[in-house]
Formats: sequence, structure tokens, C-alpha cells
Amino acid sequence: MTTRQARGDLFDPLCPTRRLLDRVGTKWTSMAVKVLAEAAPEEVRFADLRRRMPGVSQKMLSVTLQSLVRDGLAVRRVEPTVPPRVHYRLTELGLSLEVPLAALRNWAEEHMAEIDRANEDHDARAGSGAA
Amino acid sequence: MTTRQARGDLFDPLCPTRRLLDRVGTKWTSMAVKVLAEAAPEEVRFADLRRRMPGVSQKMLSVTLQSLVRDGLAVRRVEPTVPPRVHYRLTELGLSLEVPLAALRNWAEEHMAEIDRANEDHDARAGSGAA
DNA sequence: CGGGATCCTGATGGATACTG
DNA sequence: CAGTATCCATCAGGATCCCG
Repeated sequence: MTTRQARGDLFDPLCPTRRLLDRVGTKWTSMAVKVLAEAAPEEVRFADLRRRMPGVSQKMLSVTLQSLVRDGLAVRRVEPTVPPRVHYRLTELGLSLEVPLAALRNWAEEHMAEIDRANEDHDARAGSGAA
Repeated sequence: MTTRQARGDLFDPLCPTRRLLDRVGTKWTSMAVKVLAEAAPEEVRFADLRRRMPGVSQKMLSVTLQSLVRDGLAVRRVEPTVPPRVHYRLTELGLSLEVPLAALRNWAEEHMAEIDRANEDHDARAGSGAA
């Protein structure tokens, strides 16, 4: 997301945290994990996911889910019906990620307002020093 | 980071989680919080931070710290000496964020290897279906 | 229905040079 | 020492159209 390096730089065993954030920080990933976690252990169909993730485009949902699958956080199951139905669910690994992710969500819900206030306060003092 | 919207779209009270991730997901933010948290309650000087964050440029460190300050997660103290010395430390809010962030870090350290393996497995089956 | 391919945009963040 | 300003490469991600 933010960490791909420019060249074939020598060392880059990027700390696991950054590598995780590069995945989780992706626009729709955390929401997808949340929705899938809420439904677990049930599967969720592509169209349902779309409905539960307001604003997501087909493409981005598709891309997001592919990443989750590639990372072993979710599994994909296709029903070979005529218009195919595709179902997703979190793996054990995905469910385990939900835990710290939920903690972060809780923090966000509890404290983002404070951050917003801090922003306002900060911006108010736009360039002043005294008066 | 990933969520600024294109137009003045009507509604966008983006869920707090996304707004938080847009901050925390920034390349150097989580590392800066970590380093500051490790030093807490001591302050850390700009140059020290740089040293403890391998690879960060002055500009990016500066930008990152400004965001933390603007968000009320850190405070800046300037010693008006001739070459000025600037010190940073986390606020209460910043320290409270460290908690879920640390949880995420722990998860990353414990499980990123599994994600890596999942990636390899996945890429191995490049396009196969049976065989 | 689910998803692939393309095209295009803006934000991210690196390099570099200058200043108080 | 710490910070700012400029320039520039890259990439996430949205829109759109086509496919099985």
C-alpha cells in the first residue's frame, strides 16, 4: 500500500507489522474481514458482501477478496451453477486476525472523536504564536 | 492514504476504523508510535527517532510526526537553543493507541510467516485446476 | 453472477537542495 | 539540528466495458 520499494533495494525484510498494515490498510480489507467475521462460520456470497460494504465496486471487492484468499485469510467456494455463485468465509487465520482488528476498531470508535477535536484545535491555531 | 474521496461526494462519514487506518497505515506512523511508546514517558529527539527508524528520511519523519501532533497523539517540545532541539513524546491518547497497535504487531510477528506460506502455496498453483 | 482487462486519476512518499 | 519546498516515480483504486 505504501511500502513497495522503488528499486531492487538490498535489504527490505520489512518488519512484519508494516507488511501486515500494507494488507490491512488497504481500503476495503478491514471491512471485508469484519463482514466475513460477523457472518462466520457461515459463508457469504459475493453479492451479499457487496451489499454489506456500501460503496465498494465489483472490481475492488473482487481484488480485496483475492488478496484475502491469497493470504490464506479467506477461502473461496464456487457453486458451478449456471450463473455461478461464489461464497467466501474466513479461515482460522482470518478469524484470528479479527481479534486484534476488532481491538483497533474499538479504539477507533472510542477515540476518533478525540482525534477530530485535536485536529480542530490544531488547525484553529493555524499559524498563531501569540496574538 | 487510500480513502480520500474523488469528488465532494455527498456522504462520507467514513467509519472510524477506516479513518484510523488511513493514519496508522501510513508508512512510518506505526513505527514512530512504537519507538515513542518504548521510550515513554521519556521524550525522544528528532535525530534519535531518525536513528531508531532505519530508512526514514527527514522529510517523511517530519511529516509523520506532524500528523501525530495534529492528531493529538504526540506532543512536540522545542528547546530554543542555537541549533534547536526538538523533542517528541506520546500523549495519553497516543499511549492508549499503542495498546491495540501492539496487539496487531504481536499478531503480525506470530502469523506473517503463515501468510507468506499461503502466498507461496497460492502462487504455486498459478493457474492449475486439476492435474 | 462474478470477475477480468484497460484506462486514468490523485495521493504517497522518495530524493534533493535550501534555511533559520 | 530540524524543517520546508520542489520535483518526480509509483501505485492504489475508481470507472467502464467485456466475458463465461
